[in-house]
Amino acid sequence: MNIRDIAAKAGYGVGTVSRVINDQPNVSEQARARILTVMEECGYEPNSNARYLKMQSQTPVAAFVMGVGNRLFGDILGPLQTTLAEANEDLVVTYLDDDADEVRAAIAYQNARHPKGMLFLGGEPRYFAEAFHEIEVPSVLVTGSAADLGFERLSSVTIDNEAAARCLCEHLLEHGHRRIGIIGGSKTGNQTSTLRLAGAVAAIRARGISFDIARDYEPCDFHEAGGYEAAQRLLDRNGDLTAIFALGDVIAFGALRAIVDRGLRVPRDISLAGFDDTSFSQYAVPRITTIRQNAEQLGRAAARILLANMHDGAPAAHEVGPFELIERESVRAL
Amino acid sequence: MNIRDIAAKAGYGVGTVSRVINDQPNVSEQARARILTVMEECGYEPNSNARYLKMQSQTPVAAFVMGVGNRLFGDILGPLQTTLAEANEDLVVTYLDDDADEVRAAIAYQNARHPKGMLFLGGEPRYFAEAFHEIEVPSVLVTGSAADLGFERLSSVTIDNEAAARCLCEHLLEHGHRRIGIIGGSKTGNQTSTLRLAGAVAAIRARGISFDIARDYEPCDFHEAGGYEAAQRLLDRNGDLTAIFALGDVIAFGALRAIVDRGLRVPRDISLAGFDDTSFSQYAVPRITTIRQNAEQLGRAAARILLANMHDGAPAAHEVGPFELIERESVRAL
DNA sequence: CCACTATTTGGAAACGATTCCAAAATTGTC
DNA sequence: GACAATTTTGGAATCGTTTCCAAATAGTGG
Repeated sequence: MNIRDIAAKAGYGVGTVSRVINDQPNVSEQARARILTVMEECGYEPNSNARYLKMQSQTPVAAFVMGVGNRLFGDILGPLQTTLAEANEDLVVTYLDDDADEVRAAIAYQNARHPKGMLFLGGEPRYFAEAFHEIEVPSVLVTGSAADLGFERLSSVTIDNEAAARCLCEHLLEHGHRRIGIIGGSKTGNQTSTLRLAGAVAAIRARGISFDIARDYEPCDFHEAGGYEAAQRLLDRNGDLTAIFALGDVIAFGALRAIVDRGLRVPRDISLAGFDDTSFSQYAVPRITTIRQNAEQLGRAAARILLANMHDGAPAAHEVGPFELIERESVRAL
Repeated sequence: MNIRDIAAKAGYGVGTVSRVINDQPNVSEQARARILTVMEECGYEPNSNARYLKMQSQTPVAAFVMGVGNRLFGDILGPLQTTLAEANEDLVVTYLDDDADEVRAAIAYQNARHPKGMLFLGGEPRYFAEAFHEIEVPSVLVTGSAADLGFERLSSVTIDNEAAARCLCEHLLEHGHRRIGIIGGSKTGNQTSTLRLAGAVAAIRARGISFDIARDYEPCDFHEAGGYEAAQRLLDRNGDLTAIFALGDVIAFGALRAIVDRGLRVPRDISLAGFDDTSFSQYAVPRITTIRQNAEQLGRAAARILLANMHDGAPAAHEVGPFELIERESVRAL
């Protein structure tokens, strides 16, 4: 069942049918109606391979999501996909571990199919920096800043992680905390976490309080186990901490468990804060103070920027969305 | 840069180049080496649209994941993708809400691209039952049973949810619980949850204990908020429950919060059990007793079955994997 | 060295769409 | 009613592969 069959059945030429399929002008109402009817009757779907072949290869927009565990990405993807769909653009999502080799392979694979655009959610920009050189289509880094990466076709959508972390730390400081520990951000370094750490440290030092990275900070991977172990190590080193700031809710969740396992209570013995406002922080016992990113806004902004890049040839843009401090029960005033 | 350019540059015909690309026999070592060199030099990648068009359209295997929040699926997808990759099959994943319309649209979209095979993770089989009629490629339902659905090309990989729920309930009963409440399974019914519910109820009634669905069971959506509300309603109705069995860890997590909000403690005042052994249950305070599915085994089995269906034309298979009761702190003996 | 088979090669046809240009039909004007 | 301008239509050429068949080449045994 191809376009020629439809044309024959409808009593028109393939050109006319093609024009109907693509909503192009110069087709009589009569022809359009008749052809649509026949297409409907036959359950005809244009062959996308033939189509993309002729149209100089245009597979849909490809999205890469690094870190399946992070629920924030699910919340971003929904509105993103919706916005894209409104512009009739399809989205193919690939979920990956944030591992250099895996990321490279996945990008190479999708790149070979010449998508119209690409989206990167999470993940360490360094891992795919070299892959970017091979990408010739507009791309958006979501949840990471690309402004200083210097790739011409790479836009970005993110919040000001540094400011958000500063804001959260100031909240801790205002509640009287002076000995604050920080956990999160992989040992190999990670852009987002690095920014959050910088913001937090800046806020603390701005009050004239000393913060010794080697002593008061503990890196860890982005999952519960990482947070658990990091909190253990940090508390082993520092018996006098009154608050721990985890650079992600998932990490905070692991840390919470570690704190409890030491026989301490949150927030009575120690205060705890996270980042991202996932369901973890909302439902944990106690509920965890955190920073909320507007996932819907981020998702829509990413789609909007990508569409502008793709259709109108707009230059790369770098959008910085708002954040919000969510005060819950896990932080107490001293 | 197309196959003809390569052929010309290498001094061979397009047929020979095509044979090299597809690792086919009847090519001299000399020709193969020369052509590979030229391809390498030019950074040539065969156009996949042209390729799939000619090969009667064969896009990669398509996977649909219903329920982004469920971390179990992430754990299944990893080994699944690995096994597929070993057979040189690529995987395109689509994440969806478990909503009838959305699921239908996504399946239709992927189906039009004629994938080699399809995978369904989670989701309510009823939602895509009608879509199945249009699917002409082998498919595997992961985490759901298709044995009784009667689709010829639909295999399935799952655990015996009924037996697992029975096992967990027996565990509760052995610990002296007699008034057990159950939450989970959407109001509109859901295959997996229905089986779990059936197993649980059977175990309870087998002991001669009455279980009144209308009183002792409360349906809810598969997320924390659902578990929270369901637990509230259930406890409002039944002040005498000594244990709650949530048909999913996520639900258990919400329920835990609800219990605490009523001023009760787990497991002192009430015991709690979940299902799936996600990180929630592992790190929650208290740690939650649950059923573990072997995600790696399920993922690999799904890939193996699909590959057999695709390559060897094997008939649909229905594999039932093992489960394991994980005893933690949330259940106490009365 | 020939006849015959097996291997290697070249290239036309096909896959199913889009795109263009020319032809046909319609509309408008005087 | 004739002619120009415009809209609508048909269909060949094209995109970059694979697949087939025929042709060329290499290999073998007598």
